[in-house]
Amino acid sequence: MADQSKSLVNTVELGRAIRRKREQLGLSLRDVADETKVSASTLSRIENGTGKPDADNIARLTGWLDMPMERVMGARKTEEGTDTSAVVYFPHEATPDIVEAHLRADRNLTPETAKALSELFRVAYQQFSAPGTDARARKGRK
Amino acid sequence: MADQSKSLVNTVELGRAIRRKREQLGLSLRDVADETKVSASTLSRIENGTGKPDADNIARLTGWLDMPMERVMGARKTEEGTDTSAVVYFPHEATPDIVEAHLRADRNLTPETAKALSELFRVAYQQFSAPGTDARARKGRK
DNA sequence: GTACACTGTTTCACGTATGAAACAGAGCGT
DNA sequence: ACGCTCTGTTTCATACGTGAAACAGTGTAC
Repeated sequence: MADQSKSLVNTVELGRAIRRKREQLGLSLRDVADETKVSASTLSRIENGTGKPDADNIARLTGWLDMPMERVMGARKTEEGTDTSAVVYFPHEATPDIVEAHLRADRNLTPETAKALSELFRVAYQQFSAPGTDARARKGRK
Repeated sequence: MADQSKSLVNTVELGRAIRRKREQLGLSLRDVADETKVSASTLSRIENGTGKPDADNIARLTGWLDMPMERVMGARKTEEGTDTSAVVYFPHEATPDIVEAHLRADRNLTPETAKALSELFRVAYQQFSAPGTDARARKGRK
């Protein structure tokens, strides 16, 4: 194998994880190939850490492993100060309210400008979202 | 453009995100290429959604974007269409990006109106947020 | 013994992502 | 007009990951 220090893909880690799970489940390479749509030959190469799988196969295999991709692809940013403290908003919340919250928290803005921007956005949003066309009426699947 | 519906990599999403950030920072393709170690030609192709970047470049670019890889690589088995995505907000991202993400996820808006609103907001935000500070990203030649 | 059904590995032709370099414009100063 | 520098795009030869198929073992049954 070449110098994978240049590659951001940790093939060895991925390969070991796959082999571990596969053997633990008592499956053959072709079984896993069938299940993941990754050919047995490619699986063999990956398990042995040779070469570098392409993006599709990494997605398929980390999906099969239930493993986060950052585990095998150099996600440089995640240190212990992880950004996993991300805040999650759900789409059904009112967008203008969310925007206002963001603007208020934005250190680049004074409170006055934040308020002004927020109101400007609110007006624009209402105009855009309900012009009478009413072309939506989506089935409200969640 | 080939049949990328079979691919698990959402090149379009990735390309749009890169172009957005790049233009917002006032950088050229070669600037970003220098910074990310992804060549300008490849960068151009990705921004235009042609082809499918390899794993290394996806890692480099999602790293540069501070974007989780799952956003552009379909790890989950989510069936088509249903956008289960809550909008994830990483605190260090720029406010216009967050707003755009919310707008895109807003089911009350068509993609076109979402885009229009987003750009309108972006312009307004830039005008409001940088009256005299002028914290422009300088692009000194090398 | 032979034959069959597995296994993991490797060969092979093919597709395609890549970066360097060439290209085509735009903008600007002289 | 020129020339120069920047921009994004596109050719081009090369490198390499891919799956199908061929290969090499290893049992197991007959």
